[in-house]
Amino acid sequence: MRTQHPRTDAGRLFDDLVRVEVRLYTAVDARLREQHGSGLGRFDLLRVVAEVPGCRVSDVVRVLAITVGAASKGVDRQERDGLVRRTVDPSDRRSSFLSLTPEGAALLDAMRPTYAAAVRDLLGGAGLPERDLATVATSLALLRAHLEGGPANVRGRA
Amino acid sequence: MRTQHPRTDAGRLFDDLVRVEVRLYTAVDARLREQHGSGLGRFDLLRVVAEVPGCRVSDVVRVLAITVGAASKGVDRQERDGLVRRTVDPSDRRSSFLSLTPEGAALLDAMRPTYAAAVRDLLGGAGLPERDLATVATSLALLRAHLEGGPANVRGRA
DNA sequence: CTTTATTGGATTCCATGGAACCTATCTTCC
DNA sequence: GGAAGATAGGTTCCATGGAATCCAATAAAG
Repeated sequence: MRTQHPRTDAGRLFDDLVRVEVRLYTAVDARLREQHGSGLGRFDLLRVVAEVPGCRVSDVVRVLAITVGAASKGVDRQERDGLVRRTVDPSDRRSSFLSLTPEGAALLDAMRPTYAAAVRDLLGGAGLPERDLATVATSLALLRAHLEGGPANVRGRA
Repeated sequence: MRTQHPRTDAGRLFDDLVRVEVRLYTAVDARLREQHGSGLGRFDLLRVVAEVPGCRVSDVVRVLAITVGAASKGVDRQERDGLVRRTVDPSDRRSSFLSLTPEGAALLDAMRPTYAAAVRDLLGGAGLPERDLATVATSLALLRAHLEGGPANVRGRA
């Protein structure tokens, strides 16, 4: 009944995952800042707001895997900078709908190709076979779905 | 001359990578805190000090992919808590050798199996085929090596 | 309908990492 | 040998996310 696989060193895989993520995140973030004056944090938040219909803070929490406090404060910052708008949800006055302002939408649209190119360049530079890259992609998607369905994983990094 | 592969959506892959990393990091960190009162940040730092011969701050920077300021402060905290010791490097008085105290070594040893089990449980729970997991592992290792060799990737998350 | 329990998210205090800056020390150049 | 340049890492200011707390609003129970 072994669903675990002693052959792949899970600890090593995880450590590599963390380091790769940090380095990629850093590099992509830097590219976005250079070209748009705004980094990945903002990009991710604007994207969630743009892509989730009827977006609320709890959606930001779920999609970005951060705490509600961080999400609320992140939205605060975008609102303060005129990129996001909060409008009260009439069916539940505890929450608001988040939407992009025209400025927010324009910035997001400008950032998208930069983001895509940065990620592509960084991943492409390693020379991974396409077949392996596809496996990594599907595996990560599966992992993400699995972890999002988990019970108590909605905490952030300490 | 296309070394890039338009078939795998690199942006999507990267987004999944970030979310998976955050959720895994959070869960492993929580497990370590529950059982040892110390989280992943400390574990990672103690591990680097234990495993890099003649470890200095710059080694922490390289291995963990953080800035020198963060590394220095991280070492400060472990030193303050009696887990790490700094001794001046006589051949270069600008730096010190980092070593674990007995308490630091004991804590690290206690945390290792918890870490391994936590990661294994989390990754195993997703039901990825072993073959895919192995591909992910080798790909991440390759990516990590490639990114560590890069020029300006030693920044942290903004 | 009223009371109790739960939920959504805002706020506060805190921890940690980044950028910029700084200083002691080492290396290179002339 | 001394001056200029480079390096190792410590410090300060700042940004951001987490945990805990809080409160308004909603849902559930009786």
